[in-house]
Amino acid sequence: MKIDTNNHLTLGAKRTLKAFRTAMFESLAEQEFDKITVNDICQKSEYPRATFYNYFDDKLDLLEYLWSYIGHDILQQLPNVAKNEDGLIQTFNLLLDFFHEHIPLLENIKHNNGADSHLWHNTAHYLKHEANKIIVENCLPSTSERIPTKLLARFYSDLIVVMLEWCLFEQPDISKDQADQYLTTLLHGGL
Amino acid sequence: MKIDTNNHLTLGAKRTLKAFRTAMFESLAEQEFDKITVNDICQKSEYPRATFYNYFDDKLDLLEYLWSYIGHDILQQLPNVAKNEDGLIQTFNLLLDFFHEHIPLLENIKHNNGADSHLWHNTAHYLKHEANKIIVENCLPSTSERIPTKLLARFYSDLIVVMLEWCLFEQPDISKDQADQYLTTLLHGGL
DNA sequence: GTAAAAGTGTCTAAATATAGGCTAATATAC
DNA sequence: GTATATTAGCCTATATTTAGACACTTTTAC
Repeated sequence: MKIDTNNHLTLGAKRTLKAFRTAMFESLAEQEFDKITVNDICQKSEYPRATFYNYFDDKLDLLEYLWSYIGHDILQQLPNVAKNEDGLIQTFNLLLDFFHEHIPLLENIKHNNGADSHLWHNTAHYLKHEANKIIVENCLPSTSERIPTKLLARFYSDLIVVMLEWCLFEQPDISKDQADQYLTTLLHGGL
Repeated sequence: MKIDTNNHLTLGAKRTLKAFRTAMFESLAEQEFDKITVNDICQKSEYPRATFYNYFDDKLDLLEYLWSYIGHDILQQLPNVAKNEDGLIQTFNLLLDFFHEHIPLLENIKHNNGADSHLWHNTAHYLKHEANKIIVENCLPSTSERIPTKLLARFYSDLIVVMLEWCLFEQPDISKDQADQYLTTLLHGGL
C-alpha cells in the first residue's frame, strides 16, 4: 500500500480505492487469484495501470487491503452493547454471514484448495487481525489478574477463525445455533 | 456542456461522465426533475461540485446530455440490415422497449404531467434528434425525386415520437404488434 | 416578513490521474 | 528452443480533479 488510508483521503482517492476494491472482489468470485492480472483489475475498474500503481505495490497488496477493509466494514456492524462472550459470538456470526451472503466467492475459495489455499490463509489472516481489534475494543475485561488481556484477545480471534474454517469447509451444512453452541463450548474449555 | 464529447476523452473523463449520467438517470426514477439538485447528483456520483461544473452548465445541461447519450446508445443496437420501413419500425421498437425496461422512470414521468411535462418534452426532443440521425444514415433512399430526403427523415422521426407518446401515455396496454401496425398504417398515409 | 438553511455557479492552488513509453520477466505457441 | 505476446513495475510531463471559500439566489420555517 503506497498511501496511508488513515490520513484524510480526497473524494477522488476514496472513489479510486472503492473501484479497485470492487474490481478485485468481483474478480475473486469469477476466477482464482493467481489468474487475476493487474490488467484485469484495471479494465474492470476503468482505471489506467499507472493509477493502480499509485496506490498498490501489486495485486497481493490490493488483496490484503481488500480483506482489511471488508473485515473492518463487517465488524463495524457489531452493536455497542455486545460485550464479553456475547460480543465474540456476534463477531463470529457477522463473519460467517458474510461468506454465506457471497456464495460465488466462497465456492471459488473452496474450488482452489479451500482452507489450505494461499488465498484463504491471506483472507483469514486479515479477518483475524480486524476481529482482534474489535475484540480488544469491545469484548474484553479492561484488566485481568489471571492472564494478559492481549493474549486473551489473540486466543479469542484465533478461535473465531478456527470456527469459521470449520463451518465453511468442514461442516458447511451446520446450523447457526449448532455453530454458536460449539463456539460457546470451546470458549469454556471444550468440556 | 463544457466539453466536446466528440473529442478524445481520457479514461478519467469517461468515468466522470458515466458517474454523472448514472446519478441523473437513477435520480429521475426517484424524484421529479425539478426537485433534483446538483448537490444530489454530486452526492450520488461521489464527485465534488467543482467537477460537475467542469463538465456541465447546470442540471438541465446534464439531462440533455443524458438523453442524447441514451438515444444514441439505444439506437446503436439497430442491425445494419434494417433498411427503409423495417428500419423505422425497429427504431420505434427499440425506443419503446427502453421505456418498458425502465418502469420507475416511466412512472415518474407520468406522475409529473406525462407527455405534457417539460421533462418529457426534453426527453422526446433529444430522442427524436438521435432517431433522426439514425434514420438519415440507415433508413432512407439515397435520393428521391418527389421530396427532399431530409424532410422525409424529419417526418419519420416525428412519427416515431408521436407513436411513442401514444403507446406510453394514451394507450399503455397496447400490444407490440398493434403498435407496429398503427405505425405502418400511418407510414402509408393513415388509410 | 424575516432569519436560517440550502442551493447555485465561479475561482484557485494543490492533489491526483493519465497516456504512453521503457525494461525485464513470464507465459504461450509452434 | 526460439519467437511472440502478455504482464509487471516504474517513470514523467500533462491533464483533470479537489477542497473550500466566495457572492449571490432560492427555499424553508415560524
